[in-house]
This record gives sequence, structure tokens and C-alpha cells, in this order.
Amino acid sequence: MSAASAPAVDTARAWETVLQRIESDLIAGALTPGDHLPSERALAAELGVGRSSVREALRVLEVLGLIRTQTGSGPQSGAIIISRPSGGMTALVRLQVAAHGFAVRDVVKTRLVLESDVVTELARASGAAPTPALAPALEILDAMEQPGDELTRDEFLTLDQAFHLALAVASGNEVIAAMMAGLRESIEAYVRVGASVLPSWDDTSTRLKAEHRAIVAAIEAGDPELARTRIRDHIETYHAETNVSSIHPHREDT
Amino acid sequence: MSAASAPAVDTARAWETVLQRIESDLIAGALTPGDHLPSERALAAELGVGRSSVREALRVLEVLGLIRTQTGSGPQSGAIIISRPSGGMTALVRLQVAAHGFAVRDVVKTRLVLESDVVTELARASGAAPTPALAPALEILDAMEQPGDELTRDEFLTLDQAFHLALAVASGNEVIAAMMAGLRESIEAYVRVGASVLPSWDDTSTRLKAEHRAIVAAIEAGDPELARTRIRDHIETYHAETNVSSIHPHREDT
DNA sequence: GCTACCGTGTGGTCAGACCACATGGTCGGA
DNA sequence: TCCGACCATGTGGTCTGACCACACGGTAGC
Repeated sequence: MSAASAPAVDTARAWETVLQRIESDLIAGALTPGDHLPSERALAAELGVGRSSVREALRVLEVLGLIRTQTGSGPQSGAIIISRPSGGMTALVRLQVAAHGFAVRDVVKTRLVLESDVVTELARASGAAPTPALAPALEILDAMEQPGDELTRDEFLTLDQAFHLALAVASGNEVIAAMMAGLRESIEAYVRVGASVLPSWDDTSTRLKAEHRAIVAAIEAGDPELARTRIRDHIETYHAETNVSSIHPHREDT
Repeated sequence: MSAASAPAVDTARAWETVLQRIESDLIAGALTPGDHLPSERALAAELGVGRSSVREALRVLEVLGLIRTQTGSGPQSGAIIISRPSGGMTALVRLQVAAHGFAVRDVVKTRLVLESDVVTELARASGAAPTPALAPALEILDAMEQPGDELTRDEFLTLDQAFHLALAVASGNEVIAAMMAGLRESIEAYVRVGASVLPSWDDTSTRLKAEHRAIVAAIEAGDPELARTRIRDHIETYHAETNVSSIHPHREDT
């Protein structure tokens, strides 16, 4: 039913067995965030594989945002289980965009779909009771509006990204938050290029700030439909203005 | 302004330089799907790094669904650029679920959000003009209803997954399709466990088939709201019935 | 003409050797 | 007693070289 006989099973490549071992330890609860993995040399000896194979598996886990590695000795050294899905999501989406697997247009559209749901859920929750989870997002808005301290485009965009991410986090769905972060970061280069060619940045940033406040207002008013409409307009307007969707990772010339 | 002097810049780890090189080649169009990467040994020599570092980078690309490797010689050997985004999504989400980064509940919820948008878009498009893109999905439904040929639960679930994926593909947004596939696959183990404990599989499968037809009917009728409602009920009912969301990767006992 | 063979290049793996680094203990002096 | 310098230890990061299994493609022999 399961394995035919005794042999085989070993058909997987060495680094895959390492990955499987770690995954099963995670599922079994033998490994939880904060724990240290055994050292590469110990893992290699324990699993009967070479250290290079262990390293290939750890590299994958690192890129996927599951572990953090550090040299040296002490409590902070070695490979430690973390859980930072957004990092892996970013790398995944960005490379897929680069490889033509994803169109920038679809990335923007997907982000819109996810974020629409985020604000809808937040508005629903806020209609029932005040939402303290929104506090981080509000702080970011305050930071964006500091009088007398003009932000550069880059600084503004950084805060803008943080605001949208804060909304996603506030909704409580980590999967959506990670995906949104990944989608956004993966096209960040295009967004920044788009912002740099805008004729009047002052006008744009002023409008964006107003739209952010309006979105939050709709959420706090407990109006899902309004919040949804506003986030949609917010995203679509910006991307239409900067023409981000038409930017193509490929250079057709030369 | 940028680099202090001549040195440094090399601060990135060796395997990262390999990754960056490949990414930039992808963006520049020097590498497109179907192309062969240079051999590991050539890449190592060219970039001035060890072969093991090259391998770590290639391993990442493989897990992320960007390349396919094959031993031997000939046209099919070596590392070839592909673009299978769902593979990377699956690995990422599955491991994050295992590491407690993602809750199964949130995965299901996110899938629901994405799929709601898929059927909404399909219904809108279908309202304007017939949608030939739905053909693959319809074929799968036919296969699920073959009379006299009772499908096992596993076979049924495989077709079920294919149906939902076909809908996503029909919507034309590859990012959403890939993410949905990844989300679905990552919790497939839990879904199958849930199905295996259902009291009356015949009743369930009959109901699911009817629901599938109803969803398609709503799409073809060009009724976005109805399609949205039906897909939501379809997914929520099933997951409530099988209690998938409550399945926890951890075993609290022993 | 066909078959069997073998050279060649590929990824897959392992072993061993360094390196830089961060820690934590030890030893010496104040 | 206290404190600073020192160094042994263990970690990840990297490179080198060596095999292996495999798949192709040409070649020699039938």
C-alpha cells in the first residue's frame, strides 16, 4: 500500500531528503519558530548526506523565508527557524515576473483583488466594533503628513508601501498580507520608475495622502462598499497615471 | 555616493551574486523560457565563484519553479528556464503552514477571495460574449460525471482541483491562477484527509458536481453576483463539512 | 545498414580544507 | 577583587577536487 518493499525510497535527491526531514519536524512540532536547527555538519552526519546537500536545502529554506542564518557562535548563530513569508513571496513573484511568468498587469490586478478584500473585511469588522488594529496604519499616515518635512518620492513610496501592508496585517490574514507584500515589492522597481517621471509630484502626493485618509475613513465608518471603491480607485488611478502596467521587464530593442 | 572606494560591493554572498546575475539576464531578455543556462562549471568559472555556490543558487531557482534540471547530455540536459509559478507557490505556502507562519484557515480564506474574483470576472466577460476559455473546465466536469465509472475519492479530488484551476486559467490572470494552485496544493493533504472521513461520499460528490454545474451556469448567464455567491458557498460548505480549517499541522499530544 | 560500444559532458554528491566571525571562557595585570 | 586582553571553539560561507550515474552522439564492428 505504501512502499513496495524495502529498497528505493531513497529515490529523492539528497537535498530533498533534508528538506523533507525539516518539514516533517516542523509538522510534528519538533521544530517551531525560534528554534535552532542542528549545525550543518551535524545535520549532514545525522542524515547521511554531504554537507553541501544540507546547504542546498538550507539555502532554499532561507529564500523561502523559513530560516535565518548567522555566522559566529552564541545564541544568535546558526540557522534559526523564523517565519517571514513575505520575503519568500517577494523573491518568488519578482523572479517570475522577470522570467515572463507573470505580467506586471496581472500582478497589479491581483494586488487589487487582495487589497479590496482586506479593506472590505476591515470595514465590516469596524462596523461591529472599533478596530485598534488600524493603529499602525494610522501612525504611518501621520508620518507621511509631517508638516515642514517634505518627503522625497522614495521616502513617500516607502511609507506608502508600509501603509498598505499595515492594512493587510490589520485584517489578520497573514497569507493575504504576505502575498500583498510580495506582489508589491516585486513590482516596486517599476513603481519607483513610474513615480520618477510624474510631472507634478506635489499634486500626486497630496492626492494620495487624501485618498489614504478617505480609505481609512470608509473603514472606520464601517462601510465596506465605500472602502472597496476607494481602494480600487486609489490603486487603479495611480497605476494608470504612472503607466506601470505597460512597463515591460524585457527590452525589445538592441 | 554609492561605493566608498573600489572594494566592497562584493558584500553579497556568492550564491546571491549568481542569483542576481541570472535575474538580470532574465530581465534583460538574455534568458527566456526554453533557454539553457550555462553549465554549472561554466557559470562558476564565469562568475568567479565555486561550483557549490552556483548549485545553491540553481537549487533556489528550481524550487521557485524557474528552472528544470536534468542529468546526462543532449538538448534536454542541463538547467533549462521554465516558468512554473505554481510549483514555487506550493512549496512556499506548504512550508509556511508547516512552520506555523500560515494558518490553514487563512489559506482557505485567501483561496476563496481569489476564486471569488475569478468567477466574477468570468461572469462579467461571459455576459458580454460567449467564453470559449471555459471549455477546459467543462471537459473536466464531463469527466467527473462519467456514468458507470465511479471515481474514487482521490480521483474525484484530483479532477475537482483541476476544475478550479481551469477556472482560474480561464480568467486569464496567471498570477491568480498560480497563487490559487499553490494555495490549493499546499493544503491538499488536509483536504484529502478531510474527504476520507466523510460519512457519505456519494452524497457529497453528487452535491459537489451539482454545485460545479451551477457555478458554470451562473458564469455563462453572465451573473457575477450569483457566481460569486455560489463559489463561496461551494468552498465554505466543503471546508466546513470536512473541518479542514481546524486541522492543525501540529500534534499537541505526546 | 544496423547494432553495439564507448567517449564526452551534464548534473548530483561527497570529502576535505580553509576563512571570517562571534562567543565565552581563561589568564594576566591593575 | 575586578577588569581587560587573549585565544580556543564552533558556526556558517566558500572553494577545490574528486567521484558517480546518466544520456547523448559518434564510431567501429558485424
